[in-house]
Amino acid sequence: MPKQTFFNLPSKKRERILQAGMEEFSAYPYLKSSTNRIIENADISKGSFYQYFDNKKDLYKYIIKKATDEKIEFLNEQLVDFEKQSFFDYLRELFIGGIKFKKQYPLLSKIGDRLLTGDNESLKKEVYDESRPKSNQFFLNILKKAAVRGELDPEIDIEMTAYMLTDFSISIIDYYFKQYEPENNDRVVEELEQILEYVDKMIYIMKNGIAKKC
Amino acid sequence: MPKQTFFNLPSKKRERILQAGMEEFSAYPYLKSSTNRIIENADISKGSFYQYFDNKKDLYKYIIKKATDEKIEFLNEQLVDFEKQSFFDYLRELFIGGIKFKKQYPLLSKIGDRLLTGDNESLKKEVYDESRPKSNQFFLNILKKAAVRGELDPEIDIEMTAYMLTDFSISIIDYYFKQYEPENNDRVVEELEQILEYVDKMIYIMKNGIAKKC
Amino acid sequence: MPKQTFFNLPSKKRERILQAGMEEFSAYPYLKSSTNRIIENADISKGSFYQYFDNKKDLYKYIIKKATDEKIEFLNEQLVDFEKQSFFDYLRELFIGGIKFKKQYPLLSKIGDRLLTGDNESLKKEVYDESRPKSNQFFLNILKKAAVRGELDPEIDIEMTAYMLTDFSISIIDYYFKQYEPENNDRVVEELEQILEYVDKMIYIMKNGIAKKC
Amino acid sequence: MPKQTFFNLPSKKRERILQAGMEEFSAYPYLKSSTNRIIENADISKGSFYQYFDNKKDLYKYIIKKATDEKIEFLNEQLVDFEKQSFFDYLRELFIGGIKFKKQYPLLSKIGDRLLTGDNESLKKEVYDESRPKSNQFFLNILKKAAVRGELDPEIDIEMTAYMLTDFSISIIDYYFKQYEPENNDRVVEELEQILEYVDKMIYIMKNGIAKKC
DNA sequence: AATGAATGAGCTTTCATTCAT
DNA sequence: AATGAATGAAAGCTCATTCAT
Repeated sequence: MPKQTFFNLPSKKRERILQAGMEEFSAYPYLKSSTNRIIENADISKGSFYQYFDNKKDLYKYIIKKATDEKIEFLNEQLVDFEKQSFFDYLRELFIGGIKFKKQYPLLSKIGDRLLTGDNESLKKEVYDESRPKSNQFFLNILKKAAVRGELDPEIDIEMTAYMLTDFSISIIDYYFKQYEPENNDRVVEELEQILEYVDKMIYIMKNGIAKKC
Repeated sequence: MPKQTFFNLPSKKRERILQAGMEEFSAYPYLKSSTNRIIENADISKGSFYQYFDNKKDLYKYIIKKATDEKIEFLNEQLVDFEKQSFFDYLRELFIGGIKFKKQYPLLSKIGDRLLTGDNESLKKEVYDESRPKSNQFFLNILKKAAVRGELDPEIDIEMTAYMLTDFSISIIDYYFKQYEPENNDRVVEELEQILEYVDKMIYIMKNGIAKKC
Repeated sequence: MPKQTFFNLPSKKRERILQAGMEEFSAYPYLKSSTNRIIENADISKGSFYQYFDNKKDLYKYIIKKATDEKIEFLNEQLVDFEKQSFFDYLRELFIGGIKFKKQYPLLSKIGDRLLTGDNESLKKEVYDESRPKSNQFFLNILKKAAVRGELDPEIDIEMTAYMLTDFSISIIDYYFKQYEPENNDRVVEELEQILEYVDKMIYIMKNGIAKKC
Repeated sequence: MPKQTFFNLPSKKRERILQAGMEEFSAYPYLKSSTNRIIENADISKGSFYQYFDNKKDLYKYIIKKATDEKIEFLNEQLVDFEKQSFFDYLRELFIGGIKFKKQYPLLSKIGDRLLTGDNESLKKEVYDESRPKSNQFFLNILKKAAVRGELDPEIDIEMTAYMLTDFSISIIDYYFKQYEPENNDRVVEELEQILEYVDKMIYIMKNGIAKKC
């Protein structure tokens, strides 16, 4: 966690530093990210940086945390209450929300992706093991509720499904951007339609599997 | 690709170098891996290294390629011909083979994992985009064949399913090792049983989805 | 010397600062000691520190001085008047007192030891040359008195002897702690006996030298 | 220990580096010594330094070792065989040798002094605990031989005496330089005479103690 | 009197790569 | 083909002290 000194800073400066950090961590993998560049872009002195943060990792973890919180907040705003709709409708909204978030906050998303697919294993453990379980737990929760409501096949292993969904929720969004937005896509009109169509295909698979129904 | 000089080397020396490389790349993330350590462990001179390889990445990519090939070969040995069984039985064997491979070649697997979860995006693109499509293509192929055989729900998007399966085939193996082998597991007897049970749960989900059947 | 502001401080705060300083200087060599840690432990602000002291050295020298004074006071309390006993008995008590002081005030002793064996030569000169002469002068004084009383061999060079005794009085105490108290010694009973025996051996050598008597 | 690369260097360059190191370590306490200055004065690149040595300490320890060896060699050249003279004559020569060495190799001496009176405790332990026992053992050896020859008072504790002599041999040389050579002394003529006179006073005390003979 | 943010030169060490031999 | 010394930019981080408030 940043030191108190950081939070005492005028918010403008604080934002400048966070911005510089976010740019750095989204542009470079953690191991190649440079405090030097960060302080340069934030226009603060080396000494100051270490007055605010214990070290590079301190800032990094803080930004990761902010990104996560931001995403959760974003999703919460988008999502209709779980109780008020079917499990698969909720899942649908969740994926749509994920895609929208990545569209709206590409920087934050990039940092998050770097982490989730991050190469620094020990660091990943440190940060990610705090966040993967969170995501996992989230899916576990709604799966359990859905099971109670009788929406799920009683045969399936719920824990395993939660794990699958966690991975899924990342890779499926990746796939969307690879498939449908390889270049900067300016056709805003068809966009939502496209997302919906895509997500629905996905949900269909989750729901029914891929085997032929007899 | 390594230079011709590398392939002219006596095979013993060549193996020594590859072994040193594999140990390094499985022990450290690419960005932290050190050519110094590699040449030290391989007992060659610095100059020689650059006479065999363009640079660190050259060796890295070569080792990744070898690991991939090794895995494919391993799977081919294990797998019954696709034509001789149902798609889902084949998939089942594939996952079992994946788990067995990771058990048998932990070093190679570790390198592969590092790559797939690798933080160096540009490198990842360079290497992985050569290998992901391979894996993707593989699933696409068998999915198409399965579709022709009428084993798949005609509603599903086959491309998307191939993508999902690719991701799946990695994360699902991870989950196995997290869930069932947190510590060194000495109970060899029940092992195969365990793998089978696990894989079957997984296949069930892929096949039928998670929604309640009516 | 600390500034007047320091002496104007409520004694509680003053003590807190001195305590923090003593802990720091006994825990770290001067060059590694940190004003940051000191102000943190003393719970004062950075600015305040420099309102009380010119710089780190200022506090350091002041603490050294206090330690020295404390030791002198301690010894004075322990020592029977020089006039009332023989020189060698006095010396004996002095050494015993030295051992006891180190036992009782390990913190202060440690600072003193760091100084005497201190690596920062210019600092040492600055501080120690104020205190070594003091110690030296002390021995010179009693040696002179002893000479007058006819207790000393008239052949010896009294200045040199004073110098020797100064060094001696430190190293001999070190040796005691190395030899007799390598670990935490709980045998309190035999302790005094042990000290006495040890000191007596030492005094014997000072008195008679090491050559065989004819 | 320096790496092989260092010993492969042309002796001229090797000497340049050692010289730069010696100058640095004699001019600054270890903690304040700077590899930057060393490489600058040695006119080598930063990278090269770390090709030759593991780190700063590596060079430091090597120089200390060289200084010690040099001193031992110097003394061996000066000293008449212990068997061929009395213990006290031998001691006399030893002290004279010590003074001469310091005169001839002031740089090496300074480094040695810094160490023996060195402030970096852990470093001191590492280096000094290899060398103090050496010196201690040396005195212990000759004391034991002298005891066998009947030159010593059987009352004295030989171990303690060895410890005392070790300290002594340092502080007594210090005293000489403080007392007799406060400034650069050019009067070479009287010099030897002076040393002899000084050492003899010292030996007298060691031999006979300071108490009045009855 | 008290504060604490700001400073920036300095530190040691790492590294992949080059190139003369 | 083989060598291994040389490179130097860049890294993360520490620190005592200053000074505006």
